[in-house]
Amino acid sequence: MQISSRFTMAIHIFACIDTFQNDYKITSDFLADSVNVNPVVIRRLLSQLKSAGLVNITRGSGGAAIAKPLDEITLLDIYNAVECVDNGELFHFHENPNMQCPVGKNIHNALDDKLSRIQKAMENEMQKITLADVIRDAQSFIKK
Amino acid sequence: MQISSRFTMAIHIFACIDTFQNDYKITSDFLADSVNVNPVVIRRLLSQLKSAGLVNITRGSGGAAIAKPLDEITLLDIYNAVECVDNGELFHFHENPNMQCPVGKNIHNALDDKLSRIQKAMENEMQKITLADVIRDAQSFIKK
DNA sequence: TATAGTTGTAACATTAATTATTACAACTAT
DNA sequence: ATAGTTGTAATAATTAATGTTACAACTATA
Repeated sequence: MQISSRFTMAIHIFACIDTFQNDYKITSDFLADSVNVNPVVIRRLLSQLKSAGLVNITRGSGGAAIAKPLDEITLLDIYNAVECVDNGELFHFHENPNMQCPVGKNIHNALDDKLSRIQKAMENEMQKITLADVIRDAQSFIKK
Repeated sequence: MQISSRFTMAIHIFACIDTFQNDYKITSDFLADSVNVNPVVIRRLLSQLKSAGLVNITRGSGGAAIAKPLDEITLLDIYNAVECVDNGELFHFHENPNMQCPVGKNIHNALDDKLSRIQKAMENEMQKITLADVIRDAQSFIKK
């Protein structure tokens, strides 16, 4: 199974806020129209991003704003904020291996450190990419 | 969402075959008992591993065997064989961004290379770990 | 060559996760 | 006050993953 589309939607939201903040009021309806999903989906994402300190939202008046400079928000920050994987674990372990079997009993121990290395490699690469990189490239595609 | 448990189940299967091949006939029922899933799930996994050239199976008589030396099978080989992610893409993109919106129209272009870098980092780490590593550690836990 | 045991696979059932939707109270600026 | 908006609960719909049953095809061996 793939990593939830919430991750790419969240990045999309940031790109929209940055692009349109001077010309439009950034409401959940406005963002929903660009991402093409229900506004409630956007509000839930924004609420997670707000908890992580990545955006500011003022209730009532309408208007989401990015809380930090673009080059201080990494893709890992966003990934963590929107909780794409259960419990922070990228790999789903089969639940009840047979504890009577020596392999079943020890497979978890034998694998955990290796799966964790793999996950770390991925997260490490995510940390190297910031919103500044993404939005710079998006703008250059938009100009074309 | 997490990466399918098929991945860890497949590794479990290899560890079982290697551990018990001299003392037991390795049938799907035998493996199902250790992993604690339905034998058909095991057969489906074995069939994918066979297509990838990682195991040999003889129909009728019962008996799965590992097709290559353990240090020539990487976790990436197994991951690819059991098709944990749709279409080889780790990240799920939201389907229909609004093409009327400049951001919606270009977000895919702006993100693709970055997502692909992240995925590559993960796959690269998977490639560094072989079944020999896993099974060595499993055996050492079993001895304790 | 019959038999017992096994694999391969289709068809279907079940469960779980994700995403979408409706509804409405709480809030804010004007 | 009012119009517009966010926050969130409740629920529905959809999709994906996993589990199960059933049986034909196959193989080794008696």
